[in-house]
Amino acid sequence: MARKGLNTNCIVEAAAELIAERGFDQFSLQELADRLGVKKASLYNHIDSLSELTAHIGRLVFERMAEQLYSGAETNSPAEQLYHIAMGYRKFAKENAELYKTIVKMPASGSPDLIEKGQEIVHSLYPVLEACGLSEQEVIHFSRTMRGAMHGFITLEEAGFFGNAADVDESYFYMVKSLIQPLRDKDGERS
Amino acid sequence: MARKGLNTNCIVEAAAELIAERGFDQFSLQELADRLGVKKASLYNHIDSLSELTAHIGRLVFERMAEQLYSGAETNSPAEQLYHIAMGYRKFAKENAELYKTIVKMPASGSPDLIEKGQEIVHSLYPVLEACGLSEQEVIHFSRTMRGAMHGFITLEEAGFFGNAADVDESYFYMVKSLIQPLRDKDGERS
DNA sequence: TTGATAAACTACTGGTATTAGTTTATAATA
DNA sequence: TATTATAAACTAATACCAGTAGTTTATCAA
Repeated sequence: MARKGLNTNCIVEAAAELIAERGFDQFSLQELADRLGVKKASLYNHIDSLSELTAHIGRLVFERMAEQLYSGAETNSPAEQLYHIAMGYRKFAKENAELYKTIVKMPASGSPDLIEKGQEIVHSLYPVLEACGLSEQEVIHFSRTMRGAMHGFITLEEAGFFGNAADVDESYFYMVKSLIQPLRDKDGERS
Repeated sequence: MARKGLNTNCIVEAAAELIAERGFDQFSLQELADRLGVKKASLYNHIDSLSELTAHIGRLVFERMAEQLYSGAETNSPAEQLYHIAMGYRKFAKENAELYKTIVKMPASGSPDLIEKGQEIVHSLYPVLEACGLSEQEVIHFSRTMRGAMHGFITLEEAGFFGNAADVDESYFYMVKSLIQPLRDKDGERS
């Protein structure tokens, strides 16, 4: 009955580790408690519910993704930065497929906290997009377009909805190019 | 113990109805059996498992969506047809939000049957896209792009990941326009 | 009428999240 | 240092869940 020094943070991180190892669908509080050397009920001293824990994990996933996404050079052109982010987004989602499902299969709608983290990922692009000559509204439209496209493509790919008729990497490249090209053009207009 | 005349079809349809009414997350075989006036175990005479049933429902959703999508006039230009489909896709997903989740939250990867139905929705556009001057590979890339974009946008919207900073309808319109415009241009080149 | 089969049933297993009430270790206070 | 309050662990239970084994019954075909 010695104290294990648990807290919300280390529970969330252990849960993320467990999901990454064993898969999202296999995850349970029982397994999590076992791994932490604690009884299942004890987790409730630190978390409110499974869905709250899931939201915490989702936020962690977004944080890690943002970290990886913006690690590269910031010195490129706006279009290059967008390209870099789009490629990094898919790379992260594929390398952390089970963790990414946390966002996809989230019960009900996400917590405000989670939503904010999710927006951060593309919100930091706002100044870049404005620099491309997009209006305030267009920046938001483009941001939503790109997030939706990336997320949807990855989700459908992961679920097996794309056949083998063409290389999926190429399709993603085609999509990203399609989305970014108009920005290059617009940027060109101004200069 | 009188026979209720159940079969796979009417179970799937009752399940879809239940999901539409009460929500995907509230659905259970117990509730489904109650509604059908039957014991839970009896369902297993007609279905193999919950996940198989979910796949059946997913297929039904795709069928209904395809029905609604292609009900309009076929006499428009290719770009107009694409626009019509994109708008219908989101309309259906919003009007049947809980049912649409069946596709999103599907356990593991979907069944081959389901995947085929999903592909049908956009595959019928192939000749249209080819008529726009797209190569065989480009047709597939564009199809994947559009499906991904539509699906992702709707999913993020439904999950509350888009704030109130701009009108969501306008953002969707922006996205669809962005994707279709290059096809108009390409079509124009040929003529 | 008999026999086979399909569809219902009962009763159960092992799993899940969650809660209530209890004990104990730590930290703060007198 | 002794006391007390609190946080963190515990035990034990509840109410669900999907799925299974074995049994009975209704229907159809021979």
